[in-house]
Amino acid sequence: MKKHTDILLNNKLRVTEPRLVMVKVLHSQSKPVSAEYLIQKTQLDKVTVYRTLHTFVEHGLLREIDLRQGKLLYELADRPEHHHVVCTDCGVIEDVDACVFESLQSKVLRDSGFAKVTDHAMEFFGLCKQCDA
Amino acid sequence: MKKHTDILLNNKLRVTEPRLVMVKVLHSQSKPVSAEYLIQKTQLDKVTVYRTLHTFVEHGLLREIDLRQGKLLYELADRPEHHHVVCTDCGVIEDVDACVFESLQSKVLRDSGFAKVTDHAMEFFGLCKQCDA
DNA sequence: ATTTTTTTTGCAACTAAGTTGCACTTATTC
DNA sequence: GAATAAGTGCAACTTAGTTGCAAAAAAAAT
Ligand SMILES: [Zn+2]
Ligand SMILES: [Zn+2]
Ligand SMILES: [Zn+2]
Ligand SMILES: [Zn+2]
Repeated sequence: MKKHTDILLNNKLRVTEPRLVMVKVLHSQSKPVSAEYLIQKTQLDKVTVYRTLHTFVEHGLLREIDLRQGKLLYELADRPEHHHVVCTDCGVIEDVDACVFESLQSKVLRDSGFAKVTDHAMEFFGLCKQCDA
Repeated sequence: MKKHTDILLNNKLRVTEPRLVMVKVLHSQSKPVSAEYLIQKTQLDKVTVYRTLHTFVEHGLLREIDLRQGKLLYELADRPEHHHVVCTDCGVIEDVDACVFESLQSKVLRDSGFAKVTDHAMEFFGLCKQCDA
């Protein structure tokens, strides 16, 4: 399929068989996936999968997501940024198209169809004055 | 010191030497600390530290914090809930007394004295309709 | 089209954070 | 001061991810 080749070329990445396989699997997902899942699904070596994920993130092709599951998840960056709501019981993940600066809880529930929000993470990352100099 | 003993008793926990040592070290901290730090500081076995941390979290004595550093941090739960701002360069952590439902970025900067906020995490955890039944 | 250069791949071995099994010790209860 | 229940520590394990290095594959040069 030409499409997957083009995605790599557009991102100034070499076209290799493992990368095409990765792009293909990533494109078939509607939810963020783990490295472990990709290793199993692509049958590639885990080192290749981890390195390819990093490369894709660096090139802005993928977003890396930490949902406190002890491992990182990845989703294609071709959709607008959003948050996630995670069921602490079954682990199901839903997207929430909410900007950080609006008030949110009812919107989270509306968007996700969840029954209740029992917890959230909101942490900020930046530069202290020392490091910004 | 009677104080540390009482903290354990108030939380319906058995009073043991390792727990007293842990409480003492935790009380001397003004910032969240890692299990690794506590192991080194208390000279207790790492299994004891990890298990004691879990016990303390379960009893509401400690809060567990994930600041995307590949390990969890812990702080005493006797202060009001708040968020954190983390320098992505040097790792310094500041508390931010902000409620989720206000608008925030300038407040984050004011509270923390950081130069800029370049990223944040906002993820929600709860129960989907399936699991709430 | 063949050679050269550069990048990517995959195996094996390693690391860091945290967990599990089990015998031993220490606290609380009687 | 037993008996009972809970906590501790060692060793061995697990899970997610990384590093070194030689072989393979892409792109560039000839
Ligand atoms: Zn659920
Ligand atoms: Zn998403
Ligand atoms: Zn800094
Ligand atoms: Zn704090």
